[in-house]
Amino acid sequence: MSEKPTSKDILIEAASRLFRIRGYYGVGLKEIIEESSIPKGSLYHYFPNGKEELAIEAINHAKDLVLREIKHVFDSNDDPVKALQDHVYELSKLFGENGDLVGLPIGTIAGETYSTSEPIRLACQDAFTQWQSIYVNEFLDAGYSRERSKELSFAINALIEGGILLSLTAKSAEPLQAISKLIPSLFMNK
Amino acid sequence: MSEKPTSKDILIEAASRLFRIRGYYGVGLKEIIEESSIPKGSLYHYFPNGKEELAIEAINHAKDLVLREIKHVFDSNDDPVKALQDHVYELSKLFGENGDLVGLPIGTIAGETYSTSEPIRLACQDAFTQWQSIYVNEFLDAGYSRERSKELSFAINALIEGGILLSLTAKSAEPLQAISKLIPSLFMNK
DNA sequence: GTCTATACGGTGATAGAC
DNA sequence: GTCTATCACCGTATAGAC
Repeated sequence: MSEKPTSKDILIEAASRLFRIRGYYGVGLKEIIEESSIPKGSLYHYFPNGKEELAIEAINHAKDLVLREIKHVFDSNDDPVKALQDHVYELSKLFGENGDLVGLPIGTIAGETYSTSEPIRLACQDAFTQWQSIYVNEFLDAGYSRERSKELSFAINALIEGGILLSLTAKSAEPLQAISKLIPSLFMNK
Repeated sequence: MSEKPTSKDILIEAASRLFRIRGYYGVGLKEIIEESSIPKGSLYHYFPNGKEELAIEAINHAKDLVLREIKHVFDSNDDPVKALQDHVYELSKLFGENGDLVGLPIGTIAGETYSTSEPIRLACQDAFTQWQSIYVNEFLDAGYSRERSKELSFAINALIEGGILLSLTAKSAEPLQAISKLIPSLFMNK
């Protein structure tokens, strides 16, 4: 660990950041190699299947980042509802006003490619599923029924993806803040 | 009304449909003119600012469609909560399995362009705002406080945009159905 | 006002030198 | 293994014929 990052890692991180901000079709390979100062030939050495393969690794990279973040959120608070509420409030500060540089982790790519690239669609689906499985386990532990926990995991994921999109579009923290305030209502019935 | 559609209308409808499915950067002008059987020169006659201008009109077109749909939903049911629940359940049937041809009305374009085209970002923001203003008025009428109504309008919009994205990505009605079931919980506290 | 032909830069991808 | 040179194609946009 903590070795100096390989060319492959640098490419994945640059691609992940750019895809989040402008989506799959909105970013060219040229920009990715310029940003990472790695020649185009090397990209095809590491990713023989080109842009699609790079995108899948970039999606998995973003998935893992968010996964760690979600786990951390629940670890640092005994009450899962309060933990989620605080998490979304923190997101509102990240995505309001100057949130341009962050972007939707996966949503935009998913919306562009669900009908054109089955491998990318599956990578996005896998990310959503893994995030939600953390939610489900937390809600089960907190005493909600299995059915209710699963429904809640869909709703939380949709609220966060949708809320980030609204905040980015409005360049405002307000949408995510409103969502943060409403989260406890969702959990009224076990 | 009900005249035969002009070339401009045909272009807007084709663009709107394609942009919903693959986003702004995922669709080329070539495909739009092929689909609508209208020559490229005519496109620039009707939309001197090219793709960006066409996209803005396509967004407004999609916005109006959804706006009418939302109004209809509330008109056909006295209970706004039940109306929303039924609406999302109907959406689940539309976007599961064979929902490929429908696509996110505005979310994908918003996610791709919020940082690259200010005119398009504003058009998307306007769409979200207009949809939510319908929600706010309905919730006010139903007795919720102004603050709560506004929060709820953000949450409902995020749940629907996020839920459609999840259903498209999973090629399944399940995410939107789960969200439909949970909607009443959101409205427990006035 | 409608449509054809074309310009020209950028796209993802590849071959092969070092 | 790393990088350069180049490909064929597609992107948006435009000029100008009818």
